[in-house]
Amino acid sequence: MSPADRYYVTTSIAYANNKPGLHTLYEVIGADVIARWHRMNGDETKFLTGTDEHSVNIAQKAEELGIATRDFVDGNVALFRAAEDALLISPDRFIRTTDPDHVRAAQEMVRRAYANGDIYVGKYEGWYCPAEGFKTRSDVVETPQGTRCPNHPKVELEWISESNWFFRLSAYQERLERHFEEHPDFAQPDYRRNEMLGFIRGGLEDFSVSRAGAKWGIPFPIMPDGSSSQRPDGTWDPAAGTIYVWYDALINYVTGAGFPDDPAGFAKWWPADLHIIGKDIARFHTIYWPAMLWSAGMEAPRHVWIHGFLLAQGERMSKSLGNFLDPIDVVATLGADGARYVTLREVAFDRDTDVSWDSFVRRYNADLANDFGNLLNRTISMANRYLDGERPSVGPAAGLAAAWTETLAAYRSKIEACLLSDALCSLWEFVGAANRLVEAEQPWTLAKAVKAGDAEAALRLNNVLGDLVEACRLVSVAAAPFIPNAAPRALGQLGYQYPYEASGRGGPALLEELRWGAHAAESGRLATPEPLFPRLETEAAAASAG
RNA sequence: GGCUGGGUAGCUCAGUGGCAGAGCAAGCGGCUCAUAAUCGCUAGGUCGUUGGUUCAAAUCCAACCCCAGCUACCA
Repeated sequence: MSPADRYYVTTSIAYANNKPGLHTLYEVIGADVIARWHRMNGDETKFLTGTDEHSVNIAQKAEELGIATRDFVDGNVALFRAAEDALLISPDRFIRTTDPDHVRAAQEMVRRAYANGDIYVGKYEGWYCPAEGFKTRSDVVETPQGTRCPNHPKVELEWISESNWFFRLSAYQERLERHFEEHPDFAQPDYRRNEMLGFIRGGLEDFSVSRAGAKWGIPFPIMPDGSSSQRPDGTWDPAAGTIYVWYDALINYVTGAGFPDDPAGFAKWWPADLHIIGKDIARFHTIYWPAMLWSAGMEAPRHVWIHGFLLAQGERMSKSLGNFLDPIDVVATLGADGARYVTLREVAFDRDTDVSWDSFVRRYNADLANDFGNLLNRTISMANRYLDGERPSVGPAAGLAAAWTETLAAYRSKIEACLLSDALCSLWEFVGAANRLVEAEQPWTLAKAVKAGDAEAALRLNNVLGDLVEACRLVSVAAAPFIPNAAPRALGQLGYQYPYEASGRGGPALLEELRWGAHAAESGRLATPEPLFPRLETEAAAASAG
């Protein structure tokens, strides 16, 4: 990829019915790392995340609380934004499905599908639980009393039949199958791709794109006779109903690219390079969404990455189960950098992973406090003590330079393959190599020899410490997408200017900066070492977790 | 039920025919620059079960047990 490339990465938009858990923001942290990686590489980058705010359930919950729906979602969005700020998330736009340009985008996408003959009025039928709403086939259970909703077994379900608009997904079966075959990396990881391909091959049914009864939603722009549902005064005829979820939520990705208000921007930013989503919505993103885009004359996104879930003792974390981690608590204990690092290091990006406070604290202590934090600290201390604070020059390689070349290649390829945990694992192997170099060379022994007048030892001491400083610089810059606050502080302690803006923009091309000895010619002075990642006492961390 | 993955050390996982591995956690030792850190060593596994193929099986085959995912309209 050339430095002039543009890169557009998105997350799914979160349902704004509550405050966010770490399991919800997990993919946002991952996407943020990828966005920062591209910004630092010099790609013109757009990172989109946001909230999904329409639905009968949200309107109902606001009503229960006795507040206006808009106020209810505004309050929840503020909680999302606060949690994302705490985690140093750096979206280029935080999109809300209630944003006016998004409303226009969704309506225009519906019009395009209609113009293309892909939506038609049909009959939506399904079970309806008066206590909860529409239930899917797999949501209901057969009991001796009849079909019931498992949450409300005493309530009799109603078989609802309402007239709704449908999207002709069935018309896209062949094209979807071909797309999956011709672009094996469209949906990843592979096992998810195979699941989706299997689903396509099993035959595709049309899906409904409107709801007749719902009021809290984007007005459906077309009347059943094909005329516009917009009235002369600009308001929308409620008889047309509202746009149902997928023609609302998924559209955010094109809205974020500039559709429909900014055709030039849209031409530049679409198709998206990467949608990062959870496995629960894989089908909608890899099957419905490409078909919807094709219907509108647009391209499918280039890649969809499907991640797994965070588990607590084998069970999916969720707000309803109450077994989730509050990102604010995690940041309070581990710091923003620690929370980001630990979450993405502990959780494999391609599958479900069990997490706990204990595993988070162990990982923080092992990797950040002991391995990397202490490497920085001991390196800076020794250079201060033995070289009087003068930053040693990068000398003839003591073996770390070759190791770095391998590390960087592995790190880079894993980040670009969305294997973020594996990427950190590779980088930290290099941290281990640097710590082993300290033991092998014993700078304190060299320093004694220097005091005794050994000139050869002086050179060697300088070279060893020079390599260690360089190793610390490289790891700090390479890890910056994961630890955006700590990286500049580490560089500062090493006596270097951090050349990037807070968002990761504005500096030299990252791969140039990550060349061994890129700043060998510059002199500088080391600062007083100060632990970047203070070690946590396990008991104290457990106590603060409540 | 069908299809697809998986079950390997206390924990998380790598290993797809050739002497059972890594990281973390545990124990012991070294070192002293450092955040009780770091480096080294040790211990710990009938590789889900049973049978088969093979000179040789964690790996291939069969059966079985267990777990997870997908099997269409939730945001």
